[in-house]
Amino acid sequence: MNSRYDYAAIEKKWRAEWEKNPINKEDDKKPKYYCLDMFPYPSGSGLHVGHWRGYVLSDVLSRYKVLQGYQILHPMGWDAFGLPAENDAIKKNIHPAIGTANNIANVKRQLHEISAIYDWDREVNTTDPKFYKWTQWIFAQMFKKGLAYEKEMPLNWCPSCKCVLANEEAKNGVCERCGSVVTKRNLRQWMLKITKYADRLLTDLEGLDWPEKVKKMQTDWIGKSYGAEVDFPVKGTDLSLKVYTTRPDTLYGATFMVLAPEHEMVNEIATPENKKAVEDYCFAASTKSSVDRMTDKEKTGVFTGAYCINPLTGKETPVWVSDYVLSDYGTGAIMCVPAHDDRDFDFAKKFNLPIIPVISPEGEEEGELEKAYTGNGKMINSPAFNGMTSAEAIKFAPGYLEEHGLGKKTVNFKLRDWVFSRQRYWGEPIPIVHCPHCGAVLVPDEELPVLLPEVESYKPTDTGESPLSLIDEWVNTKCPKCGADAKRETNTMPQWAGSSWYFLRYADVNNDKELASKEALKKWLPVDMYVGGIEHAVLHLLYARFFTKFLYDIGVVDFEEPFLKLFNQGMINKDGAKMSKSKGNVVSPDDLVRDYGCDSLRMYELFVGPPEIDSEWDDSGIDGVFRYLNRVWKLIYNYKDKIIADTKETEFIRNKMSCEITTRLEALTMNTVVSGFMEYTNKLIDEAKKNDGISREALETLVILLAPFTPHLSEELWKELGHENSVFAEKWVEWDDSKLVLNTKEIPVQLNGKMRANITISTDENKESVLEKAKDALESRLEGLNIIKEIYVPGKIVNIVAK
RNA sequence: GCGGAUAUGGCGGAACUGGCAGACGCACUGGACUCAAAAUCCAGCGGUAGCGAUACCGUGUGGGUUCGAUUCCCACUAUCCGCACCA
Repeated sequence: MNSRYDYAAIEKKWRAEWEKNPINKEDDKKPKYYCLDMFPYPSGSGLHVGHWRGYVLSDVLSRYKVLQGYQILHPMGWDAFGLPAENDAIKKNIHPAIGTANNIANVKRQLHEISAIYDWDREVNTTDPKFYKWTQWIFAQMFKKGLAYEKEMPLNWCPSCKCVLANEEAKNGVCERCGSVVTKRNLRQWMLKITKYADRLLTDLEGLDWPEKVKKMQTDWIGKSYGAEVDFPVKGTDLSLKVYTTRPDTLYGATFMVLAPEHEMVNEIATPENKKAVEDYCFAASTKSSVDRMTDKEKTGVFTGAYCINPLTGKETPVWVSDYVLSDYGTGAIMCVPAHDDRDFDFAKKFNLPIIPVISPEGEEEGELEKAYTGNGKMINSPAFNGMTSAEAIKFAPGYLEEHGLGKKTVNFKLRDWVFSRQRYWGEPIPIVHCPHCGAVLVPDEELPVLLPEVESYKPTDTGESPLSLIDEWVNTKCPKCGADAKRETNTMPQWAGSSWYFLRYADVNNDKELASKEALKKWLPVDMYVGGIEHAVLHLLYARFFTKFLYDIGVVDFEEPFLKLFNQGMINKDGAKMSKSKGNVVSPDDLVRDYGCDSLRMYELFVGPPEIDSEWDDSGIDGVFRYLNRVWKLIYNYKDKIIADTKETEFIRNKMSCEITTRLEALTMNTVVSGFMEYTNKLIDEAKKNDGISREALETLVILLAPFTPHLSEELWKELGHENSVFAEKWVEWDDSKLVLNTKEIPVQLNGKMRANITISTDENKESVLEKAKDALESRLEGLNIIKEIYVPGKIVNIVAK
C-alpha cells in the first residue's frame, strides 16, 4: 500500500474492474429500487458541476440501496429532440441527428467521470425511431379515445422560435425557452385533452412524497374553483348570457356585465349605434400582445348598447366588452360586482357605473366605498340572503339559483388543453394523414413509426407551417382508410412528448412489440426516487403524470402515479449567477476530477450546501474534502497492521457514526452526512493515536459507510483491509442502540438560565445526586442566594434558579 | 396585488421533540518540521472590556410565553421563489 492517496491510479483501476464486474446485478430474489435522474438534453456545451449535483445524489442513493440488498434500476438516456439541436443544425448546416449524436458522445464521456452505476445497456434516446415509434403509438391511442383532437383557435405564438407554445410554455406571456414576447395567432393545431384528467391530476397529488412546493405549483396550475353558472337574459331578445362566478353570494350587487372581446355573442348583441366602436375595440384587442393584455392595469372597454336583466333584482345591467376578461376561462363572460371585486371596482369607477354593496364588514358603518371590500361580512341589500354571513351565503346561493332555475353549481379549472403540435422539423412526426374524404385519419399502429424524413432545409417558416410541408414526396400519400390521395400531417410533437413516458421504456428498452412488457413494468415501475430540477414542476412532471394516467386507463400500466418520491436539487451558482457559457463562469468537472479525483468531487458536490437549496460554488471548498480523504487513507495506512480490540470509546464512536450517517442519508441531508463523516473520523483518528492502534470493526465500518460516496477509495481500502470481494457485496452497517450512550456523560449546569459549569454524571444517576453535584459546582456563585427552583432534565441539563 | 419560503461569525453552513449557539469545512493568524517553500501536523479563530481568571453582549428588528427561546406566539423589516386581471 502506497503511503500517498493516489486517486488517479485507484480510480482508473476500479472503473476498469467494475466494467468487467458490475456491482449492481439483477437478481429477482432481491427487492427492486428504481432511482431515476431527469434525463438530460445533450447540449453542445457539456456538463458543469451543477449537473453533477443531482447525478451524484441519485448515484449515492443507488449504491446505498445496493448495499442494503436491493436490485437497482439506475438508467440514463437522452431527451434529444428539440430546438437547440435544430437551430445548431441550421447554423452549421449539418443534420440535427449528427449534431445530436456528437453531443451525446461528449456528454456520455463526461457522465462516465462520475462513476455512477448507470446501466448503459438500457440507454434510451427519444430521437431513435425505435423509441419514438411508441411516442407516436401513445398519441394514436389518445386519438382513438378522442383525447387528441384538432382545433383552430387563438394560440400562443413565439415569433423567435416560430412555433406555437403550450400554455405551460408561455407563462406571463413570455416564451419559456427564449424569453420572447408571445403573440396570439389563430391556428389549427393538435390538442391533447389533459383537462379531462384535471380532477385526478389534482387529487392524486395528495398521496405523493413530493416537495410541498411542487405540489402547490401543480395545484395552482390546475386551479380548481367552485362556483355557479348564472343566466342573464338579454333585454328585448330570447338570448341569455351565461356567466361563471365563484361569488354567487354577491349576485344582488352585480350592476353590469363584461364580455371578452372574443366572446361569440359580442356581435350579436351590440346595438347598431355601438357596433362600430365595439368592432374597433375587439380588433385592437386582437392585435395587442399577451403581455400587454395581462399587465395593463388600466382598464379599457366599450359599451355594447345592450342590457341584461339581473335574475335576482330584475334590474337592467349594461353589457360591456373589455380585454380584462379572458375568453378561454369560464364562459368568457362575467357579472361584475364592483363593490366586492377590485377589478370590477376599477372598471366601474372609470366608466361611472353603479356600485351597490351587498356585504357589510362587521362593525363598520356603511359609507362611500373607496375601494372594493373583498372580505367577509353580513349580507345586505340581498333579499334572499339577508341575515346570513357571506360565508353562509356563498354555500347557500348555488342551490338557491338551481331551485329557481336561474343557474347551476359548477367547478372550473385554470388548466387548459395541451397544444401538442409544433411547426418545426426536429420532433416526432404526428402519425396522421389528412384525407379529403375521411378527414384526419390515423396511420395504422402496424405502420409506425412514421419516420422523420430527410429534408433540404430545416428552417422554420413564418407561415405557421412546418419545414416538413416542403417535402412533397413525403407529404403526398394515400389515405389509410379509403386509399385516396391524401397529405401527411406536417407538424411535429413538442419536446415534452418523449419525456412524458421515457421512464417506462427503461424497463424494457429493446421491445419492438410493446412500449414495454407487462412483466418488465411490473418488476421495475413505478419510479421510487426521481431526482431533478424544480424547473419541471408543472411542465414535464404534469405531462408525465397525464400520460401515465392515460396508459393506466387503457390497461398498459397498473399504477396511476409514475414518481412516488421526488427530490429537487438546488442549482450551483458561481459568482452569484447561474453558470453559463456566455457569462464565462462555468466550473468544469473535468478539471476537478483531474486535480482531486472523482471521489473528492462526488463528496464535495454534496458538502457544498443543503442539496435542495441553491448553493454558491467555492473553489477552495473541495480542498477540505480532499484533505479529509487523505486523512482516511492515512488512518488505514498507519493502523491496518496495528489492529487492537474495540475500546469503549471506539465502540461508541463507530456505533454512533453508523447511526448518524444512516439517519442523515435517509433524510437526504447530504451536507450533514459529509460533516458527520469528518467529525467521527477525526474522533477515530484521535483514538487511534491515543491507543496506538484501532479495532478492525471501526476501520471496516468507516470504509463501508463511505462506499456510496467514495466508491473507488472504499474498494481500494477494503482490499487493503484484506478482503477479496467488492465492498459492494457487503451489507450496509448495522449498529447497536444500547451502545449509543456512554455510561458517563458531561452535562451543563445553568444558574438562572445561564451556563455556568459542567458536571460529569453517570447515565443512571438519580436526580438528587445530580442536583447535589450541580450545586457543588456552583458553590461560590450560590453564596448569599436563595434557591427558588431546581430543574433537572434527565441526561441533558441542570438549571438552578436563585435570587 | 395574492401565496409560499428564508434570515445564525469574514464565508458555506450545524444545532434531533424548547436544553452548552456557532458542529463540520473554507479563509485567516501563530507554532512545529524545512536551507527555503509546498504538503503535513499542533494551537487559536462571534463581538466588546481585561495581562489574566473572567464579565457583559450576541441567531434580521421590536414585543410576548418559559426556569430556559436560533427553536413556540404576535407585529415589523429585508431577501428569494411561485402565481398574476382565472371573476
